Amino acid sequence: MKTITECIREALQPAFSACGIDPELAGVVLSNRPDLCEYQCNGAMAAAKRYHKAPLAIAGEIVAQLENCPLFEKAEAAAPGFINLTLSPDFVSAYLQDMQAAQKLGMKQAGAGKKAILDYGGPNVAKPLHVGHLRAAIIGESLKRIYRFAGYEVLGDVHLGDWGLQMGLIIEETRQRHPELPYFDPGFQGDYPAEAPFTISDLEEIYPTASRKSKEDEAFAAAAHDATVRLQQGDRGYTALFRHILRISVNDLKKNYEKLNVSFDLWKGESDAQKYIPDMIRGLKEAGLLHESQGAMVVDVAEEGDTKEVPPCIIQKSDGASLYATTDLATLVQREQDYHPDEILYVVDKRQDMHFTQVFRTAYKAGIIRPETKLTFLGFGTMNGKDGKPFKTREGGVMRLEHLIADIDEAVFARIMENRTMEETEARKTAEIIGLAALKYGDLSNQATKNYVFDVDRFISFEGNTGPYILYTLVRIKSILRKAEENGTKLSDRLRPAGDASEKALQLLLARANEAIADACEGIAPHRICQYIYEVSNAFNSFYHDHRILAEEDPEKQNGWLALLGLARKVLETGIDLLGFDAPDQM
RNA sequence: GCGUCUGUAGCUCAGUGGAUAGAGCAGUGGCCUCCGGAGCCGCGUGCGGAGGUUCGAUUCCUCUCAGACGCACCA
Repeated sequence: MKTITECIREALQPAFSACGIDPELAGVVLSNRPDLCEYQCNGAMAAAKRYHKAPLAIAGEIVAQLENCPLFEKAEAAAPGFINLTLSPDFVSAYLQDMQAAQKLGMKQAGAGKKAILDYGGPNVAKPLHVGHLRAAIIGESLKRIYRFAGYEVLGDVHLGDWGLQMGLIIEETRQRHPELPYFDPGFQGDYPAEAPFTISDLEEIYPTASRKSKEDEAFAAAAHDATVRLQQGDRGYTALFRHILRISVNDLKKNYEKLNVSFDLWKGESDAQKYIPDMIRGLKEAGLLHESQGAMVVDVAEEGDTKEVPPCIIQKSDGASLYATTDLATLVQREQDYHPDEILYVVDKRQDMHFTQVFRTAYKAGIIRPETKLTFLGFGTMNGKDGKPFKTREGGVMRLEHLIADIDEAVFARIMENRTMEETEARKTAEIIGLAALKYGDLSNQATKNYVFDVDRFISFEGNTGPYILYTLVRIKSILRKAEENGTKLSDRLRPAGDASEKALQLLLARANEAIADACEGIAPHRICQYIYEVSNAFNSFYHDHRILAEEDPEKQNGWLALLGLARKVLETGIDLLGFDAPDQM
């Protein structure tokens, strides 16, 4: 369905035409003077220049045309040429009625028929998730939901770091500890054990140990390198061991992502892209794009008009090995071949901007990606501590994600216990739900591209622009609706025209729901949803304060209010779902 | 050195070629016979700096200052 802004604009256009003004100028925006009006049109000022006429006179003529328009309760011209619009309560409530009946709050299906791949994982196998993975997961999960809401078919890909030297390190370290295992017996012909020779906690110890050793011990480093090569050449035993590492890591990762309410449709990794590399390189050669430079094979991607130097994209190192860009390009080959996506969106740390510039340019130049396929890089900023520097543990190390989450849950739990009497086990469960909301909202309410300051105390506060405040509001709405039902009131979905200021303010805000979500989708900006639902929460709390809903004796009024609450609940629930968290029943 | 991004209230963040630049926190003053007071209603201060384009610039352009980040064989 049309957005409310579109409805208003379409009502204005005939008035513009009637005055001999280009109807294209009838754009409408939310008023920035709520004391004067609800929506405003600045078209008369733009028209003044083109038609050599005083802007206020034009505005006056247009306003005169609007006299009998049912959309407006009031339309007036204001100096120097604003057209100030106040909507009629009947129009607003009718719009909301349509919205309530519509699918997805009447949201435009801009992505209908389109397929998008979202790449927002990037964890390494055999290594625990840490806060560096947090933003990709949170932002990516939200975008996935937003895209789906806009009608896209979306595939979320975790894109594991499961190839290269790290695997060689683990394999070599395992070999030195347990040389007797069949994986290391070149003559072994039988089936390898189904059980892995290590657990996830073993792996988490083996990898850093091996990594440290390789830096101190040249012989070990060389052996790890050999192991990597053997694995890449398809050695049977090493491949079997690799499968164990992968399986164990993926199981652990799934568990941890689940705690974050984050999921992926594809569990592909760098290893899956390897088989596409030879053909891809051949293609680059045949296209005449690949050439030797300082011993490496590269593709030039500098373009005219670059303000900075864009170094060539390295496809093969001097020693013939492939690297980051190679794998990412091969992954694109695979994605194009398997899915034919219309869009691929990477949610990755913004420091990798240059890398993706190189990869994207190479992909288009080489025809790996169709020209009409949109490749987008959403580079997100760093999560910093209160000191403004990248977030660390108190000891200065990298914080594991599960520890961060546990800390937040504990803090929320303490707050629940000090405020309310809730049974302890119940409070623990609730604290997990609220904690996740606090974490995600705290992150998502910032512009993704900017660095932000992580402050537990602020994020878990129940006051202000926080996740818990949104949840509190939603829980409050649910509680009233529940009580109404308990009182035997049949919940109505008949909205009524607003009878006063706070009711109208809430209605106007709810009428913008589909538009706000569409904005977030177009701008790849979940923080716009945060801002919107925060405004809805504030508007509801004001409305709540002004109206005694359950005590209202006029059933027509009460029904209208309950219907309004129902819609507010729907909008808030949709909002938090798009952000990737849930609300508890009580808090 | 070159480049990219960022700079908005004491702090954390929104926002816009247009009217009086918004929130929250912190500070402070009110509001509970009433559906959840974890709420509501008040009170103060600000677009890093200098030019330019424009009827109008915090927004666009140039320069400048400050900070973060990036500048081929790591991922």
